[in-house]
Amino acid sequence: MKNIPNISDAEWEVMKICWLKSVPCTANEIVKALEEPTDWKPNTIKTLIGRLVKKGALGFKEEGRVYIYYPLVTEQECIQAESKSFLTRVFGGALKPMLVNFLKDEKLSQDDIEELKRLLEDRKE
Amino acid sequence: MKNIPNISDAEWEVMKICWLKSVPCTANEIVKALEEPTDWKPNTIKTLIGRLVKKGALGFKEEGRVYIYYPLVTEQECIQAESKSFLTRVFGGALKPMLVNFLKDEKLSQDDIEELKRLLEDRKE
DNA sequence: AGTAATTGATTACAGTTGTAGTATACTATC
DNA sequence: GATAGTATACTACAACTGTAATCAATTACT
Repeated sequence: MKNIPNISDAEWEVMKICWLKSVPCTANEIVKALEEPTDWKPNTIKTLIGRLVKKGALGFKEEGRVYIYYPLVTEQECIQAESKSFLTRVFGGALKPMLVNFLKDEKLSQDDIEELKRLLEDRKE
Repeated sequence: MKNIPNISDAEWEVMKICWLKSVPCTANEIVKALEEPTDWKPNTIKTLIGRLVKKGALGFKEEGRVYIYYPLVTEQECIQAESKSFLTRVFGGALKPMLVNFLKDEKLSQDDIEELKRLLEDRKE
């Protein structure tokens, strides 16, 4: 199985943009997408992109005088990897206590609860 | 609300020991408890303890010529803080998608599923 | 052609983390 | 009292992070 590089908080934001866009995108498009919500300077975002490339999370090809970036790892893979590391660190790897903890969260609506219940229902037998 | 310091992976292991023991413990007790499962050198563990003290996660009092350490933050608080940061980073703060992701995990036993369902049941209305 | 703007590359710099070694101070033993 | 063992404190150092500034190469405009 491919091994997923560690992706830091800030880098994760960049990845999210790349995953969102179905099409590979230029550094500038990424910068544009992140400048508003994050207040990061363009250089900061370029640095993050560079680090992601070095880590093997993003690939790129030259298109004329610009680079076009695209993810080399899928969002699912990264979510799985992050989830596992979180689970291990905080809950010693035990899935159920973690779920119990989150299912108690007040922010779940009745609808959410219904849906989650259905999901569990489907898993039975 | 008290603000919970950031606790790194390695530090978390130290905290877990302190939370486990109901009684404040000496550096040596912590070292003993961690040496076997982690292969960390005593000095490494001392460093982690020192950092946790500086961060305000552990307190200590001198007892004769030794220090007795005890947690200044509860496991629950830290779990909440970590969970929130994980949720924000990986799932953009959306609780339900996160739960959906984990509820799909194959490692859940039928019993677990039953229990989780009951938990949700109790949350209804 | 010279100058300005753009794009990617390199460098910066402090704080955190993992992983210890060394120094210092105190205690207990010979 | 000198010496050896302990406990804590200080120092080390590289990798990773957050956050950029500067440099260099290429393109575009005047």
